[in-house]
Amino acid sequence: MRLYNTLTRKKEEFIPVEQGKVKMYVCGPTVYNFFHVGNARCFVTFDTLRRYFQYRGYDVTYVQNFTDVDDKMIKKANEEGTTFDKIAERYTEEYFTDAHGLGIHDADIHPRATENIGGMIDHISALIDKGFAYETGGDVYFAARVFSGYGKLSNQPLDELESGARIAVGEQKRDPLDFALWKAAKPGEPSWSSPWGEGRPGWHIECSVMSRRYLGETIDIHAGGIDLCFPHHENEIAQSEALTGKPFANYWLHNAFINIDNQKMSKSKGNFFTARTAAGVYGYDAIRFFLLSAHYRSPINYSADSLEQAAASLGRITTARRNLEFMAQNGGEGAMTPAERVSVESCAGYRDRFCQAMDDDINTADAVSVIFELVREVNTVSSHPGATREYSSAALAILSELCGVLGIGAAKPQRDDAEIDALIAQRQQARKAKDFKESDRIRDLLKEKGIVLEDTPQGVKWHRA
RNA sequence: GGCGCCAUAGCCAAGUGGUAAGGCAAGGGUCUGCAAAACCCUGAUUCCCCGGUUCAAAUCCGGGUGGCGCCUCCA
Repeated sequence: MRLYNTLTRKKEEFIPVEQGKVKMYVCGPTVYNFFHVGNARCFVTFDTLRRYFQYRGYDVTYVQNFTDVDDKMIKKANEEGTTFDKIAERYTEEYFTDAHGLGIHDADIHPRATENIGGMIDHISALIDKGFAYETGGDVYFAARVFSGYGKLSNQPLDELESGARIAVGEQKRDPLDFALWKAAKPGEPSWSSPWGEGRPGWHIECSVMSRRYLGETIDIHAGGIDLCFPHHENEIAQSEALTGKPFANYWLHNAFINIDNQKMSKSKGNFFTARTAAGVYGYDAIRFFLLSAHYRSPINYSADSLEQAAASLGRITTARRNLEFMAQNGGEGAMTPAERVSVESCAGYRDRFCQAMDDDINTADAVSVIFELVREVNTVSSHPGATREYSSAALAILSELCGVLGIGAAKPQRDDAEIDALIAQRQQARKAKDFKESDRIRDLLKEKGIVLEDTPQGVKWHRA
């Protein structure tokens, strides 16, 4: 498997630290609001990578944090006249609602920054002892230039980085590139006791500490949005490697942005759509499909048109699965025909091509196209008059397997409904008597209730619109 | 100013040296009582433009044009 590593700026063969195991850390949300579809892209992308690793037999340990204390949290709490921890509690819950809707599996560990303050203090103390950090006026800063690898991830000469750096009012950095590890408490802010007085941790230190605590000093993959590359990830590397002297993460993966009208979507610009809002219009499934329909390192444009296309495309897959489920119940009973056997054998080829696509830096767009080719294959064979249950079951299994890796196209369960069945039976009577006026009346009646009928040689199939 | 990305059919989007995947939309057809679903057919002589390298370029190199991102909280 090859992955594009931001650190080396090329695709590299993935070699885990420990054979058969993958340790990955994904920067999670700051829980001060619903997350937007841009955040969703990161979560869905790396959830898919995780699923694929698992599909290929790796034992994956996946950590994604919640940043539950920082400036934005405090600001939000003040605006709403509540406390930062209440805000965190609320939006952590909302995170899971949206994540589950999007088919994002829970991480093995979801650490919260506030649960790891002690570890951060220890880490910062050690950095001071080693000469990489200094305290001034209750703040502690990391001395960027002291760490020789500073700038290696973002590929920037230090002097160029410095020209963009700035010192906020009240900061006493020795160098503009230095960044805060610990911030002295201001009146009214949440704070913790430390060797440098009351205060709270800087943003970057939490990921360094939580990654090491839950995954070890050198992990396989650290991932996040491309904007985190600098300064967040650069700073994490500095903090971690300055302490341990070992590589912090072997592979750095970054997803590209979602644009609105070809402009970056961001909370600070205000031109964003939350996953919740988008799901209300297009459904979570369509959003996930949309996100996977392009390569994760290409920018994509969010628009009504794109989402509608995604929903329509996805419908082709879900319909195929529904049809196969129906045929697995109502198809011919005998053994597979020779043609069906050939088709099932060819499914292995689709599986291989799917994996080739995914092996090439998680090329989900290509992988999706393989699924569509598989859909055509099984649609063609399973719609033959003599199609068997055995074939449809086998075809459904392979289709579900590949869809499951991407987390897309799960057919909605069809519940038994006596009333619908009765109406369908009534309509069949009318059809038999060639009373098409009556049969169409019943079909329209059901349609109003959101039930769509399809007449097939094997009987009447129905689903909810 | 520094670093980097992108440009493929009406739309979305793979392909990064061997002669243009896939999806959506559109039109035609088969099947059907009619629908629905499905299947078949119809599409880029061509991949932003201009040069170059090569037997061969959407793919590599040089130069343009247009768009975007990071360098500052941000997925």
